[in-house]
Amino acid sequence: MSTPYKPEIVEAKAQSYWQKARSFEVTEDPAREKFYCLTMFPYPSGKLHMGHVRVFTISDVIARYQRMQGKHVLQPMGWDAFGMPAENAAIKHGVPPAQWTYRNIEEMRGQLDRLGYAYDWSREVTTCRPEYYRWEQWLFTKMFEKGLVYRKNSVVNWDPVDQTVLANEQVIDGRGWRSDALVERREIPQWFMKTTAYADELLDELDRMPGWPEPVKTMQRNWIGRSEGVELAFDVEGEDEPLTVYTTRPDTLFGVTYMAVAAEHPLAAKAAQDNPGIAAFIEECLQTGAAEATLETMEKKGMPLGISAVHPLTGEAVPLWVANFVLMSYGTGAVMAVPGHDERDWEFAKKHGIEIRQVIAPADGTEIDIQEQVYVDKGVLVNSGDYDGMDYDAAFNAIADHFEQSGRGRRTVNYRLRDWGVSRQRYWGAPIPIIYCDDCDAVPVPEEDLPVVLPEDVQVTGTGSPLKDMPEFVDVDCPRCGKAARRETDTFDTFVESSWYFARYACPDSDDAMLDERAAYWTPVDQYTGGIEHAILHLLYSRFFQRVMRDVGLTDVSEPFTNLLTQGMVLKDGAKMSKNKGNVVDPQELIDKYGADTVRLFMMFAAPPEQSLEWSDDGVQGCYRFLKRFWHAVTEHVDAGRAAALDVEALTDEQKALRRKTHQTIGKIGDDIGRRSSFNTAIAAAMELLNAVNRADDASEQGRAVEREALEAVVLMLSPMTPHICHTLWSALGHETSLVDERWPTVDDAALELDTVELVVQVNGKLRGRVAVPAGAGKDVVEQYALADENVQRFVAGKALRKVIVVPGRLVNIVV
RNA sequence: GCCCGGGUGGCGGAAUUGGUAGACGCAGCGGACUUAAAAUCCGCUGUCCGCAAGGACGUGCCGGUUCGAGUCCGGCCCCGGGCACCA
Repeated sequence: MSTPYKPEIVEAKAQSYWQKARSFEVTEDPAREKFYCLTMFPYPSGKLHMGHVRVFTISDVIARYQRMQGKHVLQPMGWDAFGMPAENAAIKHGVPPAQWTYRNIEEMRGQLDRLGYAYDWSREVTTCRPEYYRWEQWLFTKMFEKGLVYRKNSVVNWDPVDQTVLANEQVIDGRGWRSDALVERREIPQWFMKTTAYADELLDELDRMPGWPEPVKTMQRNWIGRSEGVELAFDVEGEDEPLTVYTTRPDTLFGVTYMAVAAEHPLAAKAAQDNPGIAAFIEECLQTGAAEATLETMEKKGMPLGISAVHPLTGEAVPLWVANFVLMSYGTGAVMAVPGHDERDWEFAKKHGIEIRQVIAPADGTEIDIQEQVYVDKGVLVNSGDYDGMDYDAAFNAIADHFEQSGRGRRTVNYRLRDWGVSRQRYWGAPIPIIYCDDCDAVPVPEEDLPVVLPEDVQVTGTGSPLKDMPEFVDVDCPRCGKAARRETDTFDTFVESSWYFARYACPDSDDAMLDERAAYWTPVDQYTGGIEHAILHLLYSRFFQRVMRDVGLTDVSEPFTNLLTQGMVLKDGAKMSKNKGNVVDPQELIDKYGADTVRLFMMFAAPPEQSLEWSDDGVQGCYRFLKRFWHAVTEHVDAGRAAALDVEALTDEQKALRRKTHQTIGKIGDDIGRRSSFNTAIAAAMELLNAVNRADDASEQGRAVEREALEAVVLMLSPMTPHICHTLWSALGHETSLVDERWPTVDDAALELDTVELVVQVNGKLRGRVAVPAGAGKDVVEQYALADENVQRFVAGKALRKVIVVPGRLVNIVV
């Protein structure tokens, strides 16, 4: 009887081996091909949750697989340590955010080690440490010098009761989460990074990134939202300055029957001065959160301003409105409205009784009734004076030319992408390195004074930043003129830290520079893995930061992540597992009960990585059972004594079949992990092979030799998923060397050869039989075999053969 | 509202380039072992008809292309993610 499978012993032994041997610590080795395998680093929220286990396991499987391919693999880990939860915990429990954060990091690091991840801990990065954030402060001052940052007023959610700025997440149904007060939009001065300066490059490069999933690239393209349009000037009665609008549809210009400006637009403010109704409406518009989803889903409302613009081509008076759906932050904060050919304008016009005019007709001549149904497609111009009959392109160019010649407009490119507002009115973040001086304005902190260290011993109350009440932090001398000045108390958006940490892992201890020559060896990241929820913001900001680092001369790399895997959420009861929703399953309990290998195996087996994984406690047990079967299969094989050397010439048909299965499986699992990232099917294939071994039950000399080959292959191929049990079984199989240094098994093509293949026979596309035909048989031979099948004859007999389709190696379809 | 995904047995999922729908696992049922239970092992398991051989139906809904559609096209429905201050 073989020894029972005891995961806690097996796992402790393997982990202590890796630790003693420093198996995963790597230094630069130009002679070897590097592979930088990275996971989006976690926020240290307290304990690991299932989403963490999923993403870290995916990455660990890839890292271990690539190592077995002979690559020099770096897999680091660190902490995205700034953020709101630490402040919330501080408010709730009175613990300073720093203390809470460091304690969580200790806890979670222990959990990660218990899961057996192959991390190089010597490179650990923690973003709330001054030695880390000093470098983003430094880069910010470089960006300041290059004109890549600027300060302007920008909208925030303001809680009028708590007198504090709220995150979008803290706005629930338009009210502050703690105060329940109606949230207001308020403008305050904030720092911005010019992401739009890189818009074209960020967009164009997506076409040359084959290693990224198509949906993510599409989302980024749409987010950047490059559009080519025209800016047109409309004179406004009683105004010296014309009103400029941006449109991508100048071909619909003759259909303009009103115009609308945003609530924050100067023309709206002016009209409000002597019209209390408009003033009240604008007030109402501002009494809502700043999130785009809120603005887009709310009821479309507007009010006439009582003034008109002049249509630049017809001279007609076009009434001006203020509307809550016009965004001040996109284009010029004003739109020309064409109800006939824009969905939203159409609904608005219907509601307010504004004229709807058809100026575009379908190119195929179909009659439409614009009063009944909006028509948004491109077509042929009608009711448009000299432009009648032109198609979209011709009209676009003719109208754009006309306006450019008269100086009343110009072709322009617009982006949906906005510059990145990085100011946060919060304590637990990296201080923005700026000093405000009455004489010198905003002055960046000089390099020799960096880092601006965030005081960690503070009392957090939830109403504004405690930094404002700390004279020792705020009161400083102006670095330029020496006069008394004030330090900026806003901190960086935490996305700033996560936009460059991947490069810092290459040289986490570098004291003289943000990045040193080691980054040239390790970057870019070869494989980046993380949640699909980061498909836009984090990944786009990182691509932006990488380019900024390039343009200040720190690196030659433009794209930070060569290959990207976006794993789906871990859901419970149909919703994302998160602390907020209180539906978190604690992985620790499962690790205690079944061991890390079972948990890792289940996470990889339960769903393909890119899809969401609906958690259920069932199934973990099944993975545990499989590992027990696996353990017994190998230990019983070993207990039966040393197997004879394999002699491929001496194999029976059954032995050949098992050996074929072994080598088919080696091919499949390598392809599944290496090319397809399809870990669930890789595991299924390993299970199938093990089932075949158990079924074979062949105690003959060559039977045991074939069995040993299969078992060794399974041990090697499962080791990325379940490294601990495989570590032990590998040495049980008599190997002196450690599994972690082994190579991936190779396929013996000779083992794959087949004498006959089974084909499926269809009649008119319906399955009617199966036939075995000699491998490599021609179409005629295959056809004969197919027609000879008894059941096939029942459906073919007496009917005329119209066509026979042969798909080699797969099927025959007889059409009668 | 806009952008991106997803929908296949009782459940998680497989089907990689348009070619056998349901691999692998869970749950269930039957059996072996056991005083018993657990564990383990063996068999069955999409629905319907049939003693069987076999047949009909079947991948969210409606329609189309094709010798052949889970896969491609058009139109819907539902669920998930993102929407710039959650990370």
